[in-house]
Amino acid sequence: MKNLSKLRSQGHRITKQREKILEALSATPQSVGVIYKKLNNKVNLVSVYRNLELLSKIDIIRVLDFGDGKKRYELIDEGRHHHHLICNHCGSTEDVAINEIDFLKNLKIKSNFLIQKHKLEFIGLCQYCR
Amino acid sequence: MKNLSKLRSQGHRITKQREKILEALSATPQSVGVIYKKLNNKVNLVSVYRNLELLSKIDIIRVLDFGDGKKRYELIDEGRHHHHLICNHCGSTEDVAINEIDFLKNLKIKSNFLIQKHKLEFIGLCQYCR
DNA sequence: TGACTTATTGCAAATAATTTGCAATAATTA
DNA sequence: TAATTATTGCAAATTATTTGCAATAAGTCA
Repeated sequence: MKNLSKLRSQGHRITKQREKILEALSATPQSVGVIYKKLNNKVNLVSVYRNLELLSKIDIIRVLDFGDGKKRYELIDEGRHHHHLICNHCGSTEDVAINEIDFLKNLKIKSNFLIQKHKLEFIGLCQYCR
Repeated sequence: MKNLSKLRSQGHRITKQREKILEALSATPQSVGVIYKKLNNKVNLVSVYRNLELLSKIDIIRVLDFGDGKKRYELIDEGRHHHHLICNHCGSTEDVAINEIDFLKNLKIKSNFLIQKHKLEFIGLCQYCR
């Protein structure tokens, strides 16, 4: 419900399609294809694309890019920033919690670059595929 | 020349197209479009794609994905593993050297996941755009 | 060197993911 | 409830990338 009211408060309408899309989303990254399939023709593919774009723009979901040509989307779990362990074999993902502060401190970046966000993805084999 | 002999030693032919593509590449990540344009119609776009694929397969170049829908390629500078600072505004990239060992040690990963490679990208504003 | 074998090229066309134009529809507001 | 306009769904376009196939050229060997 939190997400619906966030939509509302930002001036967007609450439609059946948006409710369904939000139900289909989870804290695990999913491709548009997977999300669309879950919706079982209840929502048009174009609307899925448009709404994922909107939802990520207002920070209800996060966009991930594992480098295989399709984006993935996951619900933002407030305050719990994590990264992913992506299995090269079965494609499953697992979260890694990171101490953000230590992490960045460890980088010792001396550049004038302003970091707005960063992406950290590990590619390899999960416990079942190795 | 090092790269040409690597091609040769792995059983691949040295063609004019491959020489030109290698000349167009640099240690800075470039998209296929940029590389192709540099070649000034001397090499067909399809050949550019096929050769970038080959070159990355035999570890002469590295594939980067900044999440904007197109891959980027850069020459692998032996032994110098680095990550990128990608400007959200002008698209320029800057390298960050990282102490790999400390970095991974800092993560304290207790999972059974076998890390084969990882991606770390910072998105933000470079010193000129901020 | 010249003929031979086969990897490589370039063209045309196919795919796959994502985006856009537009008229019909439905969520909010008054 | 009617009016307004954001949102939807369809068709078609776009963008990045891939594939099939015949022509070409790189490397090999007599």
